[in-house]
Amino acid sequence: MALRVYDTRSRAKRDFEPHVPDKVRIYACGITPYSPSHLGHARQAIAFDVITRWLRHSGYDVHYVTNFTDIDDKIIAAANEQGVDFSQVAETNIADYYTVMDAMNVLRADAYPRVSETLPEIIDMVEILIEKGHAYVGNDGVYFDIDSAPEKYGQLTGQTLEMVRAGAGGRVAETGSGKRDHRDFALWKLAKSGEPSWGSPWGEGRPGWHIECSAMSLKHLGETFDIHGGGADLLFPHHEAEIFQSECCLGIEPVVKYWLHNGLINVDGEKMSKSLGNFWTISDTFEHVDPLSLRYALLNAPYRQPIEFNMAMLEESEKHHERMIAVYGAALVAAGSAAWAGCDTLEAASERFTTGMNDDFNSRTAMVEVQAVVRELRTLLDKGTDAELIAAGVGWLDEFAGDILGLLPAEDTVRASVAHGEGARSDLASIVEPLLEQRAAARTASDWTRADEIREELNALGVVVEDRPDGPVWRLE
RNA sequence: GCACGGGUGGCAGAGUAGCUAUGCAACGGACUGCAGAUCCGUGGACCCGGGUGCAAAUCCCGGCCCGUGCUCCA
Repeated sequence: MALRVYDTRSRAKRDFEPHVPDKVRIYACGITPYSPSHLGHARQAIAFDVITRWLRHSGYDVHYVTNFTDIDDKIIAAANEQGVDFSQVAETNIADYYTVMDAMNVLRADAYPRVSETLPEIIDMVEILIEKGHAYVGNDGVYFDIDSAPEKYGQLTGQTLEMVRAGAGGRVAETGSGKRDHRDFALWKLAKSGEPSWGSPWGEGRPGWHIECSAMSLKHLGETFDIHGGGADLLFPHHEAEIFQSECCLGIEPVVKYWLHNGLINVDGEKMSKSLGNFWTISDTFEHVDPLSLRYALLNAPYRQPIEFNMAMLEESEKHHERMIAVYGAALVAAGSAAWAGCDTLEAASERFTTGMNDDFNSRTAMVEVQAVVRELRTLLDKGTDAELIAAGVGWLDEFAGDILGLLPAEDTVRASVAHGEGARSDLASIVEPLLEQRAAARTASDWTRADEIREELNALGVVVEDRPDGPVWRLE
């Protein structure tokens, strides 16, 4: 089955056909680095990470760009508050972004352009928009003139000019802005005293929010590209503004072939956001679970659906993820890794996995298959036969759970962790084994009280004993 | 208010007309002195009201509810 993707602009799933066969150009709106990254950023980054991984797996040559909006009002505000330069705020938070994203196996994009490195291109674009009559210079900056392209209004959100006109009257007069119409938006903001600024034909200032993404996507991907992504909260005004800017500047429609928007994260039924103050930063979340367990939790729903986030769902994901790693590790150590092709069960699993991913990158459906294979593998390990099949299962997990979903730690890490567990095991063996012998004797004598006492002593040492039909086994908690 | 999504079993989440989704949880059984692990099995849902169809969770109409957006936000 061919890949189909849901395109926000056409509000339908469409067959995926990039402009240039076999090549895909993606731009995803990244972060404004004014504070440490939160779960919303994780969801966005992981969603597009898996999308690019799947496209590459499907044979496309992918060029993936995501940006840092490192010049922004909120960064300036944070810098003033902290008494540091705005660029320092941006650097600190960009470093945090890389750290947490790396920990979650988010592969690096091909480019991370920044506003601060794209000013000439932004200025060029604004000049063209003015020349073409799509923008005008007001007393405090340059604005996009909505009335110059009214037919483009509401491309993503379905709103009309009149609706928004009715919804937000009077705001312009209050702010004293140089806008002619409150729906116009800033392309260039002239600096007030003390604000960081850059030179432009219209005076010292900085780019408005929106224009940077039009300029960066043009610079890095060209006049048209295939996928533009971002969080659903960017639909309006950010992405609609981009459509105005890019299409009016270039005289091309559409510039973006498919618009993909990831769903937001809810906490207690409402959107998690900085403005509501109910957000979890990613590093906070790492205090509770392994970064890859968090990744698991965030891939356990289709990327477009909202996720209701709470400790219960996080813990459940952690449980599933840890079991997956444990089974994977045991199988890896027991039998290594081998090609899975030719094994009917695994072929069928990969087919269902593929069908799911080809249906608008449904990672949830894909994860169901991963869980099924893990379960299968656990059974095989329990029986301890068929090393070949176990190795094939490991190979399958390497490819699907590892390469595509990014849920597996590096093989060396897994081996080390298994070895570490075995090391701890052998350290304890001299204590545990005699106790187990005593317990076996007690059990033979039907002295259940004594047997249970010994089991509890072992529990206190962090040792879990399980009586199997063929004798007791023990492991570390 | 307007726009865009969505409402499926305890939870997550498949499923665009007819056949068990699946996972976790629950329950029952096997195994066990017990517990745990594992295996087998069971129950349980389609927001409400109409309509079209031999047949609707699935299509149409109306209503209700939830989320998001309506110029801070991934």
